[in-house]
Amino acid sequence: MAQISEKYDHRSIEASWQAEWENNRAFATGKAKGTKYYVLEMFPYPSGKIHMGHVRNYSIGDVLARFLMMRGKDVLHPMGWDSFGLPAENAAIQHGIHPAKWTYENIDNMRTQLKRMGLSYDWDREVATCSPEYYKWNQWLFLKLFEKGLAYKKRSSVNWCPECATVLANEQVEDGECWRCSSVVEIKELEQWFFRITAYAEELLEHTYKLPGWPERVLVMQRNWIGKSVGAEVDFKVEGSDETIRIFTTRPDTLFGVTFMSLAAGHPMIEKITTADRKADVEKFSAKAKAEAKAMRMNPEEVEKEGVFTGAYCLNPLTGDRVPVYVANFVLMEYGTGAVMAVPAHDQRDFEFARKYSIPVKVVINPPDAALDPASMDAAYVEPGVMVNSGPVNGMKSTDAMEAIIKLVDDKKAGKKAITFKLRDWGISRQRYWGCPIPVIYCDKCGTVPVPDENLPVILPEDVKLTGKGLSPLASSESFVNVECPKCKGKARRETDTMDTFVDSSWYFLRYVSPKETALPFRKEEAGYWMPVDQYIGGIEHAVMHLLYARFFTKALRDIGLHTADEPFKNLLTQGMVCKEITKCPEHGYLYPEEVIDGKCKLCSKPVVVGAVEKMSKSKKNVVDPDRIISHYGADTTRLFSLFAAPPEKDLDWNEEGVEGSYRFLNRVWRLVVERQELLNSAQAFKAGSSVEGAAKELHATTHKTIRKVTQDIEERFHFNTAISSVMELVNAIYQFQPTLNGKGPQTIEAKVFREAVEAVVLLIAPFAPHISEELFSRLGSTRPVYRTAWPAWSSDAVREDELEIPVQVNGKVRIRVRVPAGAAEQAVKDIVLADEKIKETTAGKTIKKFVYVQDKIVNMVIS
RNA sequence: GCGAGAGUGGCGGAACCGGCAGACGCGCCAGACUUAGGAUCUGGUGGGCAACCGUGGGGGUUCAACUCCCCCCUCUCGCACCA
Repeated sequence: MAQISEKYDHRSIEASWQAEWENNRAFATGKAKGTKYYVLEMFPYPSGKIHMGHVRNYSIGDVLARFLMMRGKDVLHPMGWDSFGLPAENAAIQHGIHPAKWTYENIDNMRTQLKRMGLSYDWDREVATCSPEYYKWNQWLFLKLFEKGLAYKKRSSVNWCPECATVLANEQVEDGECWRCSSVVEIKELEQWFFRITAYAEELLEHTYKLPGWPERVLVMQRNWIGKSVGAEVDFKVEGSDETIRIFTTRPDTLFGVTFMSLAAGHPMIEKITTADRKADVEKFSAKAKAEAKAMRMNPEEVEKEGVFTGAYCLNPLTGDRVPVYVANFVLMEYGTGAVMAVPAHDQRDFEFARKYSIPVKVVINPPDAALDPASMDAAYVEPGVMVNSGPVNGMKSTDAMEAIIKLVDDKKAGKKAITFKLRDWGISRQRYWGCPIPVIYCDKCGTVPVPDENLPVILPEDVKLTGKGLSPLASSESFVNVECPKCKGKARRETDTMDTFVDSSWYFLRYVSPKETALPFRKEEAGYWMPVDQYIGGIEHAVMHLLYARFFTKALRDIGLHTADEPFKNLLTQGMVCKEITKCPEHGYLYPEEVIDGKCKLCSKPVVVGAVEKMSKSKKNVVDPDRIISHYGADTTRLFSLFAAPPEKDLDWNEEGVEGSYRFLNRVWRLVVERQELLNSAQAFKAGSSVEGAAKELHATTHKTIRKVTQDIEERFHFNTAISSVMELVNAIYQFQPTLNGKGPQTIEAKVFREAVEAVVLLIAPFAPHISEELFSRLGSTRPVYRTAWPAWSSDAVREDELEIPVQVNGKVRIRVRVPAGAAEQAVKDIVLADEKIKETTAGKTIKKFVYVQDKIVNMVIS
């Protein structure tokens, strides 16, 4: 009897191939001659451990990278660390570990984890944004933006916790309260740095229409965020004063219908124009509106629209009508000009407000076939129509009146066409330690002075005590703050704020093209070669901020002349979340998967309640630790399952039985090789054109069809789940074929076809399960590693079928199947079909009204 | 409210341009091998005794609809007093 064959030992196999890849710098960039392809996955924050989201993200990227390498592309596939950020600082405060130590230890640990996953990165290009070699260029780029007027300083507010005496990041504010001590958060005004992203609003918007490789929903989110509105700015003179109120409107066609004016609480004009008798009421209302602003934001429908009269009037520039000025709680200071011309007849909010305060309603647009009566209207008419009560534009279509009225106000120098964006400039100052210092010096004589290039980087001092109190931690380091002015050599102070970490991640994909460059952030010719990133892969949570900032940086750096790409990412894949069902013990609350044994709580043996499938999160304990899965099943199984369980862009429901299934599959593949290794090693290669019959012919065809399907699924659709399932089918077919091999020698056609099929399986699984692929390939006798082997090609001869089975429907229901020659003519098929006994029976005594034949596909007969 | 996406067996998911619904995997059932099986192999597995019925519901187009058109329901995500 055959000896017991060697077991699939993922541990030793994976360790040895990882060592081999590392020692040979297997995935170093620039070895291939093919066209370039830049595969990039969003780099992680080094929190300490990878999670399943990372596993999924990087598995997807690795399939692509390995596949393209085997197809001969010149692939750039780098990895790095988004390593500045708040958690490092929190660790320092809570556990007394220096952020740098904490961060670098985490990086070391996570790098080890990623290597254990067998990912094909060019580790020579690794970057960490917290390293001076990286952030030097962050500072350099900041200064370039400053030179160009794209970085500037202005007063702006921060969240301040009075209890902790510290600045809070937006994510540290929960419902207006401090995340740690629940004090009510206050707003503090500080001088802060901004990037003028609004200068690129138009281009950022326009190019969303030129990114066909991005998911539509991401583009829509970005368009919403940019929020372009086209309309007009119009100045209304304040009656009996030199002041004017400027409004923005998207409906200049309704200008003749203005019956009041609404100002945002906090509008600077309020103080100037409010009459003495109204002062008390206005102040009271403004205070209330400001306090309620937050609630307003959360659920606008539930807060009633209210306002208060200021006692002042302004004048409609076209009609001269007196228009009462109100302060209203639904007008936002941050949008437009903070002042709105109110046209109750044609705006629903204004309509409700007018009814509430008995303000007149003046109709200026009628529907095409009716006339509106202000007294009986119960809602605003917001559709286009025909102009009335509008002097010179009466009778015009309202859509045409837009331009006409803009011209009227323009002629009177009272307004002009205007475009407004919701997008605000990007505030990048952070009152934090663990970030990139802003390279600026303040001198009493010389003002704001950039740190000269030769003094970069401004090194983050190590001797800062982190207390979690006060404003910017760097301010406490005297050696850091006190500096000589680069211009006048007098005493000066350094900027003590650091940059938003989104700055770091806005150009890291450019640093990867020349990560060791010391004279520039990256070399222009290398950026020219590699950019744009051909495929970017990451989570949907970065749909707006990171992806918009990266687009902005790309454009700004292009205009500075550092490279020539318009957009950073040609194709974007947003992977779905990794989810798992929640398990809860009636006594012990949420349970980790390991704490559930046979459906019972590990602690008290009570039956566990299984809840909904939700995104993995620590707070609900429905998390699976990649380390545990990798140790138990191996990296190949872990990767395979995360790719097989769902297509990449959909949410993935993690379940351990499914992981077992993937493990079983790899074991089946393993046995395929080791159980017949002798035969496989001695079998000769299948020669194209050999004559092959019967079962061997079928397996040969299946092999080539599988190669075709896997190739197309990866390349055209990223449907890795169906690619894997078709390899499983091939494996099943090989198992079915194996009995045919009994008593067959290595020179038989059966052995050759068998070897061809097994070899195809081994190569086709390489992008998904690279370690076992390498191991089996070498056991098949190859001296060349898989990563240097060409992706298998399918033969059109093998795939061609000369006879096929097609279904025959009668009145739309499948009755029989017939074998017909490929490409057969209708009459020939009809003869075959009508000769069939069952068909004869079914059609007996009926007339065939129609005989539909779709070549090589189907027959449908209509009978009655 | 507006915009985008989705709804298919017990479960995850297939079905590309309108052409055999349920590939593949999990789970389940049966058998084989076994001291044993939670290993492995083989077979079966949408519902129904059947004719037939089945892709969220209702209509329609078509020889033929998960797929196209109209109406409706549900869910997920994004936006939301943006003037």
